[in-house]
Amino acid sequence: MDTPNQEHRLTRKGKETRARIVAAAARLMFERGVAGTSVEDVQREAKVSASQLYHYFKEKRELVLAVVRLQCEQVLGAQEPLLSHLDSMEALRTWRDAIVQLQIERQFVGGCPIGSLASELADAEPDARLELAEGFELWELAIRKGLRAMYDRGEMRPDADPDRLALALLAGLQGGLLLAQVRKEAGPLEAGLDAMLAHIRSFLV
Amino acid sequence: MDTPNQEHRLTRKGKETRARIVAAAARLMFERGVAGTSVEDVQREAKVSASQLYHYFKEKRELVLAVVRLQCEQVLGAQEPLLSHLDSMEALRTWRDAIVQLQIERQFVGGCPIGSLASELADAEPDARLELAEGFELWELAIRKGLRAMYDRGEMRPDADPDRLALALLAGLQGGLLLAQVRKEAGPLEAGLDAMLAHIRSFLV
DNA sequence: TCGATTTTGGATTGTCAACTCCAAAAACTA
DNA sequence: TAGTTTTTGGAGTTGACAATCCAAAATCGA
Repeated sequence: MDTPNQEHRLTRKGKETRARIVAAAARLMFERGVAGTSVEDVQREAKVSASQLYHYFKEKRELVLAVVRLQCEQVLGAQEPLLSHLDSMEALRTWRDAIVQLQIERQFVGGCPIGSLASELADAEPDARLELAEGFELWELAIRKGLRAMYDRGEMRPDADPDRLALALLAGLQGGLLLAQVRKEAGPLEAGLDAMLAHIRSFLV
Repeated sequence: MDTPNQEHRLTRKGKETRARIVAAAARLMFERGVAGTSVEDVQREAKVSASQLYHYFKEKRELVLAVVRLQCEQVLGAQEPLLSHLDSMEALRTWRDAIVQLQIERQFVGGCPIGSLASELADAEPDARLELAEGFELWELAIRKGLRAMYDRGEMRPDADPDRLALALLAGLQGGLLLAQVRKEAGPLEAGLDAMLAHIRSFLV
């Protein structure tokens, strides 16, 4: 997953330390943003020294890239197994409820871990942008798979476009998350998701 | 518009200088984000000295707040007169096209000026969060006004909820803008907006 | 016009953040 | 077990950035 390309061979202990650093960085950057998190903050949180951190990451940008990858994994991972079976209105509804519930528990802090990183990094960090695009792509693909299953089973009208519906649903989700984060209430998230689900429902035979 | 509360009376020249500073800051912060824009950058861009900037703004945070207000004004202002007459499917379609067109011209850089600020500031800056919430509120209200007009004219089914539709449309727009910014293509924005418009259309009598 | 206020220039300060360096300890490998 | 590589500690360097200060010039109000 993490490019185990050139350079360092990592000892078991090394891998652990590296993972601890990325996890700490991800936590802090989710709460305070990338720019709001200093390398020193990460050192404290992960309980490592400066030389350790720079032993595993050439520069902050490289750490950020690792954080992006981790968050993409975690977000998609956390939605399993719901995400891989979005092939009925009931499943979609359950998934929707889980997302809304999670945001309420988090008090709408941080919004979407991927979305926040995307907004902060998309224009400034080309490498991060590509990783984020891939993360969204996987997310979209998972949704698409469920909708396509419904379509292929003949539960949707022939003129329905499951791929486009999946993309629209992801957009409704992201927009809803952002507005909910600003308003500190679930309303916009529910409205965004429910509208998209109703739109999908309108294509059922 | 800008709280002309206590303290400074501003000379005509003073107002101009202040406005120049805010405009310059808004430009830079839209391109590079708030954290990515130093006060010194703003000084250069606005052609003012440090003492001038700190004469008009107690601290960076205060400047940021002024930028938030300006962007809210500008975004809503730029969408007039389309925004104030979203009371037909044709009007909605025209508005949609204008948004998509603008993003293409901008090459998807920056995304939504309000949305980007929101994502960066919502959790860290309570004052900014409130201003941003108000900006989104005004936006939502404008959309709502158009949909309500359609509803009140009896063009929508009685069970339609124009307020919720307006909120959902804004969510679809924001999510579409974010995904388009990451992917550098219009697809997600079009998918998000079109789905919401189709959803609205489904309530027409 | 004159006195008060606002506006401006630009050097300066203090803090903090990214990153480097050297040397020692620990962990692998042959 | 000896040699090599990886891992760790922590002080140090460098630069950037937010914010301050002291005057001088311009503007305004009576």
